[in-house]
Amino acid sequence: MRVLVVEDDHALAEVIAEGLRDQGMAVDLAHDGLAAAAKLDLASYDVVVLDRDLPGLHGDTVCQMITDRAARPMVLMLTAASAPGDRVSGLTLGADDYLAKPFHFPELVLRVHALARRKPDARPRTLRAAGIELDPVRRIAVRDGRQLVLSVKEFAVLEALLRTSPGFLSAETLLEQVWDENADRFTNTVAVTIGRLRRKLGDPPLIATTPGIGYHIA
Amino acid sequence: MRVLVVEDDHALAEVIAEGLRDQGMAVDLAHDGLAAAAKLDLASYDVVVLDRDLPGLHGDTVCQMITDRAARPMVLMLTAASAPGDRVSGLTLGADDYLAKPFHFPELVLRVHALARRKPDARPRTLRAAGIELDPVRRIAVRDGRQLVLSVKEFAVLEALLRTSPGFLSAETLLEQVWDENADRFTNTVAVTIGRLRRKLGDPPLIATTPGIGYHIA
DNA sequence: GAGGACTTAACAACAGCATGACAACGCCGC
DNA sequence: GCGGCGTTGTCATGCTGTTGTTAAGTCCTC
Repeated sequence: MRVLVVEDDHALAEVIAEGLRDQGMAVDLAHDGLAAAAKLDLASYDVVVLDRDLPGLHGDTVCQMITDRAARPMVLMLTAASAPGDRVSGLTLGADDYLAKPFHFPELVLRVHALARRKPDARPRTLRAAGIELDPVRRIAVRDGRQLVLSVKEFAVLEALLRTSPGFLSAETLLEQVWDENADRFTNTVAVTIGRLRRKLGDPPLIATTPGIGYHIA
Repeated sequence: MRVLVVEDDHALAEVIAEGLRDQGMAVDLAHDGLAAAAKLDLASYDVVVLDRDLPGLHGDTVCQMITDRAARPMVLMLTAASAPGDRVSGLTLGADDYLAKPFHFPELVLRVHALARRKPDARPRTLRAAGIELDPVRRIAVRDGRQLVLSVKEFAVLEALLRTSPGFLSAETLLEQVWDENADRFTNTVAVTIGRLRRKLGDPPLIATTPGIGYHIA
C-alpha cells in the first residue's frame, strides 16, 4: 500500500512516516501543498494523510485537487483544531475521514487501513488464493494452516501479488507499489525479495515468473 | 512507461532521452516527422514528446496524425516560440500539454509523468471466442476455466488470432503484427510458435490451418 | 508416389531471472 | 556502548525458459 503524508511539521511527518512504514506501507513525504501536488502527479497513492494547516497551498485546496480526480486516493485529514465545525467542512470538501491532533498513533494506523479498504477497488479484509490466507491489517499470513513469518517487504509483495491475482505484476510495478519514491529503478532487489519470499512459502511453488512480463500467483 | 521523443536537434533529443531514461522510462527517438510516424505504427507509446518545428512533416501534422487515432498516446508539444497564440493552436490540434523552449528539465519530467497518469485506460473488453477468454490488459488467458501460462510471443499470437476471429491470419501477417519490422520473412518461427501455442491450449484443437491461406480460431 | 505445405523435435544462443555471499543498517538486550 | 540478530539492498555468478533455426517427419493433393 502506498501512502503520501503531507505535513509541514517535519518532525511529526517523520514520526508518522516511520510508523506507517513499520506497518509495511510505502510512504512518501511532502511538506507543503505544492510538493504534495507534484508527488500526486508522479505516483498513484492509496491513501493521503493530509494536514489541514499547510503553508502555501492550504490543506483544503489540496484536498479538493485530489478529490476532483477520477481515480483518486482516499484522504485522511489531520487538524489541530477540534472545533466541531471543522469536521463538517472537512468532510464537505471531500476528505474521507478526519482525525484531530493530538491523536493516538494506533488510531491513525487503523484509520489508514480502514480507508484503504473503503477504496472503490476495495481490498477485502482478508485475501485468499491458492491455499494462502492473508490479513493485511493484523499482518498475518497463513499457508495451508501454517503461519508464515514474513518480513515487512515480503509481506507487502505477497499482498500485492494476491490483490492482483490472477493478473501479473512486473518488477517495475512492484517497485512502484511496495517501495517508495527513493527506490532505485535499476535494482534487482525485487527479484531478491521474491526469492526470499518463495523460500518462506515453501512447496509447492506459489509464485510463477513469466520472463519479460512479471510475477503471478500460480 | 514508453515514451517517444520527436526532436530534430539530435543533441537536445539525446539530452531529453537520457534524462527520461534516468527516470526509468523506455525512450525511443525520432528525428523527423516521417520517422515518428513509422515508429508510432510499430509500437504503442504512453507519451510522445513532440517538437513543433520539425523538418519534413510539421509537428502539428504529426500531432493530428496521433490524435486522430483511437488508442493514442498523450502528446506533450515542445515549441521554440512562446507567443501566446501558439499555446491555443497547439492545444486545438490535440496536444495534451504544451511546453515552451527553453524549459527546465525537471518540469519536462513532471509533465510527462502527469500526462501518463492522465492517459485514459484503454479498456478493450476481454476477448472471447470458443471457450477462450483473454484479457490483454491484465495479460490473462483462460480456457474452460483453466488459466494458461503463455510466453510473450504465444500470448501475442493468440491475441492477434482472437482479434481477427473469425477471420484468417497468414503467417506473413502474423510476422508483421507480432514480430517487428526486422523479422526475417523466410523464417519458420511463426509455425513453431503456433505449434507451441497449440500444445499449451490442449484439446480440443482450437487453432486450425487452411493451407495457402493462414490460421484461424476454430 | 512425387511434390508442396505444414508440423514437430531437437538444439543452440540468449536474455532475464535466480541465487548465494556479503555489507550496511537499525533494533534489542545487556 | 557493544555485540548479536534480523532485514534489506548490492553484486557476481550461474541457471532456466524462451526463442529462432535446422532438419526430419507428416499429411494432403494431384
